[in-house]
Order: sequence, then C-alpha cells, then structure tokens
Amino acid sequence: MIIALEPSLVQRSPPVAACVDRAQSSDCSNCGARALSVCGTADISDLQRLGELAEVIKLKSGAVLIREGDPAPHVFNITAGSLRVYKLLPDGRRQITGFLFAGDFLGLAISEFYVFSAEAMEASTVCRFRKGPFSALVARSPPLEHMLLHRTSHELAAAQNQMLLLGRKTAIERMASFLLDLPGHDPTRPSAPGHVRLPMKRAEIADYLGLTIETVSRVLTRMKVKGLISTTSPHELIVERPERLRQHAAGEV
Amino acid sequence: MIIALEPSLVQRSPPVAACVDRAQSSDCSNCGARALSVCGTADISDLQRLGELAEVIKLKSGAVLIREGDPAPHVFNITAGSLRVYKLLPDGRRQITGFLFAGDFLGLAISEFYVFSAEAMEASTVCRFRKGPFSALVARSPPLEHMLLHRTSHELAAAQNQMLLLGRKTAIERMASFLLDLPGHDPTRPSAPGHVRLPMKRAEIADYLGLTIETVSRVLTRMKVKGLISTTSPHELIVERPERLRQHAAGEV
DNA sequence: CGCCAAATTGAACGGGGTCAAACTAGGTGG
DNA sequence: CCACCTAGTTTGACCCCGTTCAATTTGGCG
Repeated sequence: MIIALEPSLVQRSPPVAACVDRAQSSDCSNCGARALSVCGTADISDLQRLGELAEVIKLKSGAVLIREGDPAPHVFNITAGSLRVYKLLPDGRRQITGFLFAGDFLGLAISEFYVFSAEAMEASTVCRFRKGPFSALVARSPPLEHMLLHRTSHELAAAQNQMLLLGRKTAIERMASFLLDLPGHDPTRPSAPGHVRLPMKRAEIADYLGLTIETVSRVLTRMKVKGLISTTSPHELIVERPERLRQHAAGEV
Repeated sequence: MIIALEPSLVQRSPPVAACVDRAQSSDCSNCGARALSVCGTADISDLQRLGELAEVIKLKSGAVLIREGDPAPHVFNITAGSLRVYKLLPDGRRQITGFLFAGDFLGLAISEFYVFSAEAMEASTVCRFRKGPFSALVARSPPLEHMLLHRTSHELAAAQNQMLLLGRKTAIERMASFLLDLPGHDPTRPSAPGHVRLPMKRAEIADYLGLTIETVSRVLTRMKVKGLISTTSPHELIVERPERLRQHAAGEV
C-alpha cells in the first residue's frame, strides 16, 4: 500500500520545489507583498536541509496515509497528487475538513496521536519527516518556522470560512462557494478560466459541504436549469455566470 | 468605547503572564512534554520585549474590537475577559467561530484586512501590537514564533472538530460537545467539576453551534428531561451524567 | 457491447427552522 | 423591600429544506 522509495531520490529534495511553488503561486494574493517575500525567501538552504530529512512515499489512489487515533510520529508534505483529510463519527458519518494538494503540509499539530485521517484521492507522492528531527530543524530555521506559521494561519482562516459555510449557508450557497474556491487549489493543474475540474466524486463533495450526494446532485441540476453552470461530464463543469454564482456564495441571493 | 490606557501600565507587561499561564495550564495535555516545555520557555525576556510593544486596551461588554473587512494593522492578545469571534452573511446570519479567553491571540493571519469580527462578551482587556514591530520581534525570537505556531496548530485542530460538529452532528450531539468543551477554556475561572458556567446567551450558543435559539433551548430541556443535566439558572448548569453526555458528543448512541 | 459503480431523479418523511405567544429573571425605581 | 419592566428564555404549532429510501439512468472501462 505504502512504498518508500530509495533515499537517493531524496537528494533532489522534491519538497523544496513544492514549497516554493505553492508559496509563490496562489493563496497569498491577499497578503501584503512582505508576507509573500517571506514565503519566497524561506532559504533554499533550509529547504534543502529539510529535503535531506525526507523519505519519499508513493500512494496509490485511495491509500490511507493517516488514520485518526494512531500514534503520530510523522509530519508530511505533499509533492504530487491530492489528499482528502477527514474525521469520522462511530456510525460512519464523515466530515471532510479539507482537500490538500502539492505543497501542503499535514500533521503539524503537535499531538501524540493524529486527530484526523488522510487518504490519497489519486496516485500521490508525499515526503515524510520524523517529528523530532523535523521540529529540531524548524526550530533552528526561523524562515521555515515563519513559513509554517504563515500557512497554518491561512489554513485557519480557511477553516473559519468553512465553519460559516457549514453552520449558516444553504445547500446552493455551499455549492456555489465550493465551485468558486476549488480552482486554484491545485498548483500543478491550473485550470482554464470558467472551467472547473471536479476530481472528487459526489460523496466527497457532499461530505465536504455537510450535505448528501442526492442534495449535491439536485443542487447542480438546479444550477444548470438556472443557467449558472453547464456540464460536460460529471467531473468537469463550466461556470456560465460567475457573478451570479459569486452572489450565491456570498449569501446575497 | 475603546479606551487606551497609560503606556506606563505597559511596563508590567501583562501579556507575559497571560501567555505563560495559558501555555502551562490547559490545552497541552495531549502534546508531548517537549512541546510543553517549549511553550514554557518562550523566554521571559522575549515576552517582556513583546510587552514593551503593547498598548493596553480596555473593552466594555459588547464593544467591537475588530470588524471584518477593515484594514488590519494590529495583532491582539487577550489579558482579561472573553471575546467572541464571528463572521456574518449580508442578511445577518452569523457564525461564531470561537470564544477566546485570557492568553489567546487574535489576528495572526497575515492579511491586509480582517477576515472576521470580534466583540467583547464582558468587560475585557487586550494588548494591541502593530503588526510590523510584532512580526519583526517574532521573527527574531524563535521561541515566540514557535509558541505562535503551536497555538495556531491547536486552533486549527479545534476548527476541524468544529467542522465535524457543524457538518455532521445532530442538535443534541452539538450541545453535548459544547457543554463538555466549554469548561477549561477560561484559564482565569476554573470551574468546579460538573458545574458549567454559560457566560454567553442562547443566541451566541446557537450561532456557535449552527442552530437557532429555540433549538438550543429545546435541546437543553430534552437533556434535563433525560436527566443528563440540571440547571440552577439559565447561565449555570450541572452535568449529572457526564458519561452519557460524552457518548452523545461522540455520536455514539 | 455489456457491466457496474456512480450519478440522477422521484416520492415521502422528519429534524430543525420559523413565527408567535407565554413565561422568567434580574435590574430599576418608588 | 417589593412591584414593575424588559430583555432573554422557554414552549407551542406549523412548515420547509434537506434527508431517506427507492428506482432509474449514465458513463467509464474492460
């Protein structure tokens, strides 16, 4: 299921590229230029030392990387592909708390046990670090620590948006928010404007938005009828009226 | 509404006490001892330099400290009292994303504008830092930055729990989770075991749990009928069957 | 082409919302 | 000290959005 590759591969320190790319590309449009540059300058030397600590792990689609409740000796950085992060209730109800892509970190929360599960949504590659050496290096590298704080803060802000969505938005508002947020999350696959790839299946969208697959499907149909979107396949759609969609997402109706 | 006190008061650097207290007291029970010690050792000298940057601000109950969308020149640390953090939709729907108490930081996400609002729930005191000098100091003090990362990671973990609650839990499960989480959040007012202070009103509980005040009230009544809790006043209750409540919170049953 | 998981559509139900009324409590002034 | 007043809470009746259960259609892949 999980296959560790040769350490030799590590020399090229794949996480370096991932980290830097992500920091420079998306997300930071709302940060001041200053924050951006701090991301960028997380010196190559530090990142390379980080790379030297990494084990590269390849995941097949559907492979479980992290199981909630297991001891948590590792921190991960995604270098290719995408993962879903979720929490379960004993009866099987699932809440997906996020989709992660190349460049994202996982398991930073310092806790003896993982507090969420994570699975590959497609064939993916991650770098794995033992927590001890990882923290030690981070502690000695202010730019690294700064980058982690910066990212974690952004994730927290995203989490607060998701709380608003889950607690107070209607089904159509949730879907609209989702469709507008989705592109630009995968730095390795920039999408044409207006085109939205839905790499996940309906069940995952539902569990991310706090809905059921039936409601997801019905809402998409309603959106098509209203002319807000059009679909080519179940995994690809086109936003026909972005402004209208944005209004729904913002709860303006 | 907002009254800045004499800078002289700052000399005693009240945030120092707050920071250290909180780090040592709650929260970290699930961190390894190492993490704890890192919190604790966020050297007094660094914290004092932080204190020198602070302006002390007193807030009356209900005062708005932060308004979503406003320019965001400051970072805050709460030294006394409690705040609610929330996001609004244009039609007035509100999602409270968290309650903050003495020792908590606000506004760390580096963004040009605040992405949430914050109000005092009672008479409170906060320390205010200009973002520039604050980040500069933090960047020069690895222990400080580490503490911030540590806290932010924990907040993120809490946010993920809240997403599970908002997306997948029933009304009674939400309330049970809330009642069990609430105590131990205010380090300045430790509560007797089994006793839960509800300093907020029903509307705030509702907006935190993604429910309405009527449902909050009905669920509390149902809990009383079931013998799970008993109430002395609307703002104080006693958990009669903690194990049963815990089961509800976990979604067993 | 045929298979089967995934997605869509339909019909009926129900948890929680909405609207409205009754009740409490805690603060105020006489 | 108590009667009053009002914000806050509780309770009741009804309704609706999203769920549940079930049947049908689609489409990706051998």
